Amino acid sequence: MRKPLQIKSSRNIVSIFDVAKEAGVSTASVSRVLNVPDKTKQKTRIAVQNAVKKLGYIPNGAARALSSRNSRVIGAIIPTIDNSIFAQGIQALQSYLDKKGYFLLLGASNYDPEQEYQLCQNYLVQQVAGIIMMGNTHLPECIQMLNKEHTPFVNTGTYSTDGNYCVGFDNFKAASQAVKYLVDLGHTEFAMIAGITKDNDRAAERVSGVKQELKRHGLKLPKERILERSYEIEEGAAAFRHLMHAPNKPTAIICGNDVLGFGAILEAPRIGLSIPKDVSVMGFDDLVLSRHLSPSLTTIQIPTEEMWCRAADTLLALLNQAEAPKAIEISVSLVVRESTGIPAGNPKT
Amino acid sequence: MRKPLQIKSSRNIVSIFDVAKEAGVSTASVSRVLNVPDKTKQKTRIAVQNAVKKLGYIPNGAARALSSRNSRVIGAIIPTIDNSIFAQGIQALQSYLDKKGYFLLLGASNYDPEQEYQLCQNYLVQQVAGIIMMGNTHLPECIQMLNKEHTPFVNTGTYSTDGNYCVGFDNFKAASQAVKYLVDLGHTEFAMIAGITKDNDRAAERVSGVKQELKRHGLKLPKERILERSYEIEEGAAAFRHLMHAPNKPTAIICGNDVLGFGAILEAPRIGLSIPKDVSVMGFDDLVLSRHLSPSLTTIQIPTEEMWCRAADTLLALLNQAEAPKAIEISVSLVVRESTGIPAGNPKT
DNA sequence: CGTCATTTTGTAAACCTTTACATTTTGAAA
DNA sequence: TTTCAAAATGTAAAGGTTTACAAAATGACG
Repeated sequence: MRKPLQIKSSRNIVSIFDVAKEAGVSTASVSRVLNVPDKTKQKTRIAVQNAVKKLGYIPNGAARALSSRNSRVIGAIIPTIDNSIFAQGIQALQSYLDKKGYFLLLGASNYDPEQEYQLCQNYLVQQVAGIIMMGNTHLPECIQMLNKEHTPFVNTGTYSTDGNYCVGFDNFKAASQAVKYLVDLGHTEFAMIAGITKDNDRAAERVSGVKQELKRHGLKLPKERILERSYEIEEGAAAFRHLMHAPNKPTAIICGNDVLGFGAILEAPRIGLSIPKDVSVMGFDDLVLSRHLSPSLTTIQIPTEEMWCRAADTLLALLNQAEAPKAIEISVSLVVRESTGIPAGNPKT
Repeated sequence: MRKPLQIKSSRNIVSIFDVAKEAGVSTASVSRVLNVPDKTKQKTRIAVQNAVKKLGYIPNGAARALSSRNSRVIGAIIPTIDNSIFAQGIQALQSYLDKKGYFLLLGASNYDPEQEYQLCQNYLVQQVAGIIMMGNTHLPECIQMLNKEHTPFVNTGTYSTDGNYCVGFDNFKAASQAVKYLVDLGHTEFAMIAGITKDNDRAAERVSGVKQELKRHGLKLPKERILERSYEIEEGAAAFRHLMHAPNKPTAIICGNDVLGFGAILEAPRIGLSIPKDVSVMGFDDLVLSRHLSPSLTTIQIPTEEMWCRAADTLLALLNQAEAPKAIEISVSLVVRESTGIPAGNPKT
């Protein structure tokens, strides 16, 4: 036996019974007015709506979730919230989910699959209806757990046809595209300020894409010209300095993302170099700042909002037992700006 | 009567009953092992833990929330996720809540109190344990609703002793501090690129603080020298251009936040001006980029992480019926960098 | 070994909805 | 008016926990 509510606290909660009594109908009718109004007569509907308003009734989502097995909550896991490209995505996602009547439970993995796994497990406890995650670097037991619980999930920011649902772009191809553009300009001496590739498929794919495309053109990316750095301006700046102080300098530097590119662009004048005259710099993401810096940053533009909304669509379709394509490719585009140009001393000049 | 679960879907959920049976104890004991392990004997504890692992039991948070009246979910409402200063805060908050065993439900109000109200109402349906909101511009009915439901909430980013719990800083004072610094440098011709003050107490306070402090020094901020702009680089740039093309130019421009300041700094060289030689520029927030730009941006530094974590502390204290100070003031500091200096032609030079 | 306070465990009600099924109402067609 | 299918409503059983209270086990002490 349990103490009655009134004794436990001063909360005097209005329940669906109170509304039913006030409106002179059954609780089932109240529920129907709230959830499937089309299946109720106008008279009932109005009586219930008035009672709801009069009593200030707020349904109990926990009871609702328990009974209906639908929490209307979506969990999202991104590496870190404090990275403009993810913040943009989450902004778009939240706004979209809100429109669809869903809620966003947000968490950061800090690029650690173990943390991601823990977060997933906790989300399952919280009965999330589905999960959206960045990338495709997940612990096998994480995927297994999700499947066991029949909780659908969608990978975003990545495109592959390996079995999990995903909405994203091909990082490999995008990186190749960047290289091709630079090679066509006449560059032969490349370097890369990459993201940390450990536990980050996107970063790794970008490196592979660059290497592969260079190879295709008979060019190489020597080990000492690939610097893996965390996505911070100072890291980009330091790496740029390092590369440009080496005995033979690259003429083109491809950055793992725009933030690293910002570091390079901001560092150049400090060490007496001019971009793109002395060296071309490419970014990846097309953050807002990219077009405002001087020189503005040539980069790969990603339709972030579209990507996250399509990911949400896929997830919502799965929740409604509807058809959803297993993999949706979002197309990215090269945005040429001022930070890249023809290499100095090139015959094409 | 209701169809049994097995028929409804293929989900074959492991419940606390299964764990109890497997471990040879009652459901009450399972619950205790999971929630208050100290109140159980080692033998029981181990038996239950083994059963949990063996069956892959995942508790049902909805049932838990319904029964215990504690969802362990905190709702946060910020104006927009896609603004570095808020993203930083949410990052800190989520990480902190995670450590404390809470979840973060995130939403954006887009600086609209009506949207904030809707979001709050939806959060109440979702049974959030408490809410953290930016600022103190809330619809009266929103506050009323929160109080009626006994759902505690904390304002952040703002400091006032008006009754609601808050953890933040005094925007008015901070803005005054900025002005004082510039006046001491010898500036007399001021302008402000402010944020939109409608429905934004922080932005409004910053404007008031600037005006007030100028007045104290016998200086004025004429209407045409206050430009209200949304927090975007291009808006800052356009406003800067406008101000510096006016017949009598200001020697110091105070920006409503760093983003507007970035606009000014990036625009200056494009219209042939040099900061701080031709004009001093101040920001507000101290975003990461501020120290990396050239010139680096003098600004008001806000301990974002601390602010959000203390806000969480306050909320968690309220949830645990513990004492919590009604208002906590977070101290901000002026960070002098390269974008401000002595005005040209000033005798102090 | 017996007593008794303290721990530990078990029983079963309560938490507040949704929803399957049964029942009633409605209204169109005959 | 009668008939009958369709629409609307009501009844009451889940849904999976927590927890108040009762009952049982433990162990310190005499």
